[in-house]
Amino acid sequence: MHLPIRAVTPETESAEIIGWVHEVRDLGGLAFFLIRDRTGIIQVTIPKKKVPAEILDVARNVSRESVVRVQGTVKAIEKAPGGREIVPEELELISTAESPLPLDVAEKVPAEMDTRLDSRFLDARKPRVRAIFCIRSAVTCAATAFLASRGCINIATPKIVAAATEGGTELFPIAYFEKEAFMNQSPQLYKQMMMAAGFEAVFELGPIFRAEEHNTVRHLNEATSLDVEVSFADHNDVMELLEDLIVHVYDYVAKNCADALEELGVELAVPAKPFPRIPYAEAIEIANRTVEERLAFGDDLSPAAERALGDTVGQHYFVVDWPTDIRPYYAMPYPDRPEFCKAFDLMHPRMELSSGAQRIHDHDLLVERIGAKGLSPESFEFYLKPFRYGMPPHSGWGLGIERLVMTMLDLPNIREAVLFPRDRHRLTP
RNA sequence: GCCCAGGUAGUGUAGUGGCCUAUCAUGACGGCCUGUCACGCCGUCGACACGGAUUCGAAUUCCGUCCUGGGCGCCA
Repeated sequence: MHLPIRAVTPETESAEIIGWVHEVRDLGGLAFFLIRDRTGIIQVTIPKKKVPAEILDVARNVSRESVVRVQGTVKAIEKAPGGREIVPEELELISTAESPLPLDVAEKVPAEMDTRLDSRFLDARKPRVRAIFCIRSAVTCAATAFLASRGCINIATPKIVAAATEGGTELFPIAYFEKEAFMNQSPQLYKQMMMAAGFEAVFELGPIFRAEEHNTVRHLNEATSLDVEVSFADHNDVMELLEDLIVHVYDYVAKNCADALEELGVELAVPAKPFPRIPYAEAIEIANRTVEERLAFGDDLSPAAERALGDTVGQHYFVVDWPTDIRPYYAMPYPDRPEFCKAFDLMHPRMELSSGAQRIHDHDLLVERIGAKGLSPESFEFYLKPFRYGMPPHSGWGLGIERLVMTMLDLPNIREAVLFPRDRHRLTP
């Protein structure tokens, strides 16, 4: 049985390892192979005059990034990486890598994002890249475990839908037998329907699809959303749940991903609760102090405004009390000032991470709001029906996982946080 | 979609009309080397996105096409 490379210590007597050939250095009578698996790198030293001819034969023909199995004696060598090396008794070439490689896994020479994504499987062999996805895994595991611990039921809703969820955003049309269908832009309507189902608290981690032709470092056409909906909760309750979740996830990653964080050179600061709540009107004012292109009341926050606010606040914060007109039809207006609604955005200093709201649970008000947005209530009948049979008050939010990982690790491009990004121009691999 | 910047060996780059059958690094191949750790040294190999135009002469200027990056817009 082979050992993970990390498990081979200077005290190990003999070991079998399997991994990729990271680098070869041939000094003539002595050759060094660096072998890498997901746990680390170990040096295999071949004193050419002392090892069997079969090993030399194999060693001569091994290319970088081939998969090899090495069985040998472990020697404590202070100069070797990890303080130990293996002198092989057996060397087996398991799978050959063609040469030249499409990119340099050892990162002596950098590669552009486009080149990297074309050969993502190779790119992901880089310890730095793998570290991002180990952390992303920890983020989603910690977040879903946290929500389960708070009594949320993990649901799965359709990604193929008959009609536009909410109007507005562009959808990807697909052929569904003889009907037209769409890829779902959000589980919004379905998670709300589960409030009518009496589930009381639900979450879903899944893909969302948006056909917008954006071309930026913070947008994807297929993204991952963590959606939450809670009955008998108002917007303040779910904001608290959201900030608890963010703090928990940061704390979990800080405690459980030390190696990956070190690999990325990230010193993770766990944000402090409570996050500031900044009313929309105040946010506009703060942004207008520094942003050249003045925002008017009723404008959405521009990227420049988000950065200006982020610089001012310097940590995670909520923008609350949005004008009802620029939020979706299902956001609950304040009864005493209906031009504002109980909607919020969770912001990282760099960008928006999440948006949410208390939802309208009154059927007639909802129909009115759908109409006011220029949409036809008839096409939302499957969604409106539950509101006629006992819909509890409820609130929720959707959190972009890629943006969470991107901001947590200070990644320059959201594509770094997705294995196989779908953007305006990329559909493969 | 708009604006800006780009496309040169497998990868990352230099190169603003002739000195470029193109620089450097990495890589691959061959040679020397028994402690490298971005090993070193010598040699070899490998590229101007595509089409058109201007010019005695184009990697370099112009036009078109395709592709890429970034900003903006769009994004409940």
